[in-house]
Amino acid sequence: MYDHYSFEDAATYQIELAKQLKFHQLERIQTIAGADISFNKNSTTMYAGIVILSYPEMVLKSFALETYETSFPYKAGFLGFKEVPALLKVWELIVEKPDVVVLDGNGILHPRRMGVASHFGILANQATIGCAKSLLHGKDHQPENVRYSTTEIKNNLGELLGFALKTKINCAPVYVSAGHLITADQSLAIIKNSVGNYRIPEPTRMAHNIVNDFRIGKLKAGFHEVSAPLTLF
DNA sequence: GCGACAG
DNA sequence: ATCTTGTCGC
Repeated sequence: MYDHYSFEDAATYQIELAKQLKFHQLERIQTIAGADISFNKNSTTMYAGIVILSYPEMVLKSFALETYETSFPYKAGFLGFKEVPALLKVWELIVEKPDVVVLDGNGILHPRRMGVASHFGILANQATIGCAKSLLHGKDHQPENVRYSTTEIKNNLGELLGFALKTKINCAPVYVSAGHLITADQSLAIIKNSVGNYRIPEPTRMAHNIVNDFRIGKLKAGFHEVSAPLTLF
């Protein structure tokens, strides 16, 4: 889908997509999804997965898995071009879309306001939140070592683009930013409500586990309903 | 020019 | 991201 794009073309495209971003309050959130990608080193096969959980209970209800071929390389600032096509393919397998999707990466906390979460949000016309494990853009400001402590992350111009959030004591924070169709504050509140006993919030943590099992052959492609209270993860 | 750099 | 052993801390 983006395999023929040069990084220059990609950057221009990101700037155009960013003009379409909308931020507003979401109401009555009942389902939240986590999306992630896994792949073998030096392989063009991407294993994409999206898990859907009840909100705010964080109980896994269903998940979808699908593979996708891409040769687009990873490059900081262009993660969406590598992952979004694969995520859109799994997204099609989901009939009842979740209220909001959490992506493993940034939303507008990005040099051109088009991190993977914003990119997916625009193309899928879906509310999304970015939750990254390390900082890509902006001035890092570490929150104090207290659970749910946060600090604002601003760029060189002083614009608030996201937050560093301490999800677990003695662990590095995660970086939260709005992707699309949601506000920065609500994104932060939702991520706080999605934290379990791990540093990574439940949606993306479960998505990561499931795509990894998919990659090693323990799970198959397709849409799967989770009936019995599954304690796999 | 130099340093930084999601997954 | 993936590949991997040991090791520090609660």
